[in-house]
Amino acid sequence: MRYSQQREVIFNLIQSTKIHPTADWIYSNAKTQIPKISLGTVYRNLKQLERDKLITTIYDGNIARYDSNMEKHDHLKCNICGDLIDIYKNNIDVSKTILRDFNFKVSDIEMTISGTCKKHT
Amino acid sequence: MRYSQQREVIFNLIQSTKIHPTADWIYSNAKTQIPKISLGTVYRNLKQLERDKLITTIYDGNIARYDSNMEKHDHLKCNICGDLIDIYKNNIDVSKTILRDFNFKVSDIEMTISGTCKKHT
DNA sequence: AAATAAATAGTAATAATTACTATTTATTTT
DNA sequence: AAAATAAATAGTAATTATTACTATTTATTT
Repeated sequence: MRYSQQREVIFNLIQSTKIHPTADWIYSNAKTQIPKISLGTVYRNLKQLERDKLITTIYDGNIARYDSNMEKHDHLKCNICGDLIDIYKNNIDVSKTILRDFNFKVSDIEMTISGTCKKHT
Repeated sequence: MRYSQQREVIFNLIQSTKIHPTADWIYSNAKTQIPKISLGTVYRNLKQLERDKLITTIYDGNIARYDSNMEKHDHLKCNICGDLIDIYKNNIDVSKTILRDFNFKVSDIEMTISGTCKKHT
């Protein structure tokens, strides 16, 4: 992957914030540094950075957000402000500790477990 | 909510399958019964059925799927075929039991916990 | 049977994302 | 350092999922 200023700006922006930004947020913020940057460039680089395991994509409902925190972690999503808060867990007894540790009132836990199903063994 | 044949067909289709269909799948299958049904009608009814707690929306990556199973449950997503398999759990020791109970090799667990964050207390 | 309001079909609009192409630019080779 | 090469870009068009709009149809009430 050849160096490009655009990709550096994009990656730095993602690293600079905890908000798990959308492509659009990244685009408009990148424009302050590179006014002629195009949205296609943002998307292309996001995919590339993901392929190279420098960022991951978080699907928040049906919208993609990006995260440069590659440590295995999950998120608390606030129903009111929409914030995604990072959490680290092991094999937890989820709901209990969340309130204690984050003062976050859990209303729903959604879990997607990926892997390989029995049809492919 | 006034009765309509379209909504009944849509709801029946969702109930008839385990594949957690997309709006598009519902649309093309509904057309075999009501050739003139429009995609807008499908989307409008999906929202309405969700509002009335008759179905729920599952976001599979960035695409919406619909489920008429209103019991609280999660899903195993196969990386190979994309199947979403229903699972019921309590406060589990997840990864361990999945292999035993479903012969499903877990590669990743993603969890989204929703609720209200401390900013709103 | 007539009135009425909700639901529809069909079409246009929007939002997020991807594809395409001529031009630019980082890196390699000379 | 200049020329060659291929990756990356800007800008635009295309695609996909979804929502909005409107005149017409239809379930339900009167």
